Amino acid sequence: MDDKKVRVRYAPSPTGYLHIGGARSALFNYLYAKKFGGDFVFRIEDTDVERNIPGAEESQLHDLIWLGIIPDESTEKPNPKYAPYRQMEKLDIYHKFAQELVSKGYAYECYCTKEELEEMKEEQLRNGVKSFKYDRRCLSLSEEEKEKYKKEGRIPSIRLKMPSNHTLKFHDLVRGDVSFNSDDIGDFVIMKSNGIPTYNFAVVVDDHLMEITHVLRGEEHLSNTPKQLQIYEYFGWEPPQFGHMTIIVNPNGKKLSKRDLNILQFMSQYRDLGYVPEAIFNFLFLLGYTDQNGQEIFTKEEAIKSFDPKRLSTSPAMFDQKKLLWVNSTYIKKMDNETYFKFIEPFVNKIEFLNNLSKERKDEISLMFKNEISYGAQIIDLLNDIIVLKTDLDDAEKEIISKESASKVCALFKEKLEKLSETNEENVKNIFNEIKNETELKGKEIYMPIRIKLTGVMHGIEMYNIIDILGKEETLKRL
RNA sequence: GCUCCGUUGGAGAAGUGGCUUAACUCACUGCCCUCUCAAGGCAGCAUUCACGGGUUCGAAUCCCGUACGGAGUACCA
Repeated sequence: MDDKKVRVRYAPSPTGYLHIGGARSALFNYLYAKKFGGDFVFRIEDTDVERNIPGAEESQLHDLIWLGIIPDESTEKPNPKYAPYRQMEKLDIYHKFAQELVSKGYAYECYCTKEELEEMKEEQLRNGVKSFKYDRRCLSLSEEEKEKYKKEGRIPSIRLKMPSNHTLKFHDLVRGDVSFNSDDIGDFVIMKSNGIPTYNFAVVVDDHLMEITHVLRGEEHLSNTPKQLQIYEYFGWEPPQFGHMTIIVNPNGKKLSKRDLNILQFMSQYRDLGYVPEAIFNFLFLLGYTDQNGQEIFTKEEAIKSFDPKRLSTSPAMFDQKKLLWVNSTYIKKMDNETYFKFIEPFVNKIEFLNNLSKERKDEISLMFKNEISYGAQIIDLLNDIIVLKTDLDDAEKEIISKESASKVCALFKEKLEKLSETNEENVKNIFNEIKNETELKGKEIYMPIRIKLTGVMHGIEMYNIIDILGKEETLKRL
């Protein structure tokens, strides 16, 4: 077993786009594979045909690749030995295995209708039982009864027959020994009446056939594990090693829900806002994992090197958007200028005011904001704060420009600026120094009125940069 | 309800019986720099590890209870 090549997987259902939870789960599996020289497989669990949405599979895969989590095998890069990589393409295989369990007496046909099941559930509820367990009424159906049901048009599902008082235990990669009793688990459906396997059955078959050795998944799957273990046992297959990571919670301590609009969930949203894939990779890594030495900024290689599944947290991690912002901004600051220009270009291009400028000029302006922004799209707001003059001043702002010294400063500045041939950093700084000497006013009394005249706000980037962006003509107009 | 998992500061956490007067990072606060914002630099921020018992010379660390939080409890994945 030890010499078996490590194979891990990320197996989303194509019911939505790649979101934080999925990406993190993929990330840790990827790290595991790379840490131990194994392969990372991308496979699709599309058995819930009602909820599948077109395009989800592709975007899941491509967002993953964007993040740098690159599968060794995938729906687009299948290894013939393990294909197909979509569950709906291997229905016959599940069918065959399910029949095998039936013939061995480990599973049985269930002819109950949805309504009957519903009724059963309600009755159990009335009797104070809140966790529904199938009452096994179809367990020992005679052939005649089955025929009768079939004539009624009923199509059976297949349920796994759970043994009684059987301990299902496993060693969890992150939580240690965990055990369940089979009595607490009802006979669950493995093949739906529409001929499609349920998740718990399909994963087992897939993981076995694909020779998956380790499964790192969310805590929400912890209670699925004994069910799957029982299937492995019936088949006589060796189960992979499981590891259950904590869920990610929102600031209210609740599981991050896809409907939680307060938090951006999808990778595509982050991409659109100008988050750096390496930064998200890094941030995701921090979500429930701490490095031995407390390191927090990692390249992919460093993350692989640091990764140790035993150090995965056992208590839920809150999704901290401020920390993401911080991580992202450190990645932006770290970029060399060429990389930064390429990164920021699409956002700068959205600003009409700059449309006619040369690439070099746009780069120059972009650079003024490199230390200022936490994500790409932020530059749009910051630039607009300068370009679009705010006219509805608040009291504090009004007070500053209404001072006698203010109008004096503005007039003086205007006069000096007009004479300037070039409004570069040095020249503009000189003007300010001259005004300082001539008027003996404090820096604040000089800069603030001009700042407010030029932008309408009391904060922002360096004055000479503002003037540089606006240009001499526009600057004079605003004074 | 039942099953399973968890509980160290606002957040992520380090910590695996004495070196912990609890590391580090984000956030926050203050100071420096500075016209301002940001960046950067410096400093502050848990006398205490949910609570109650126990084991021990010694416990955040081991054991037992209680409380609280979470996940699951589907012919969803």
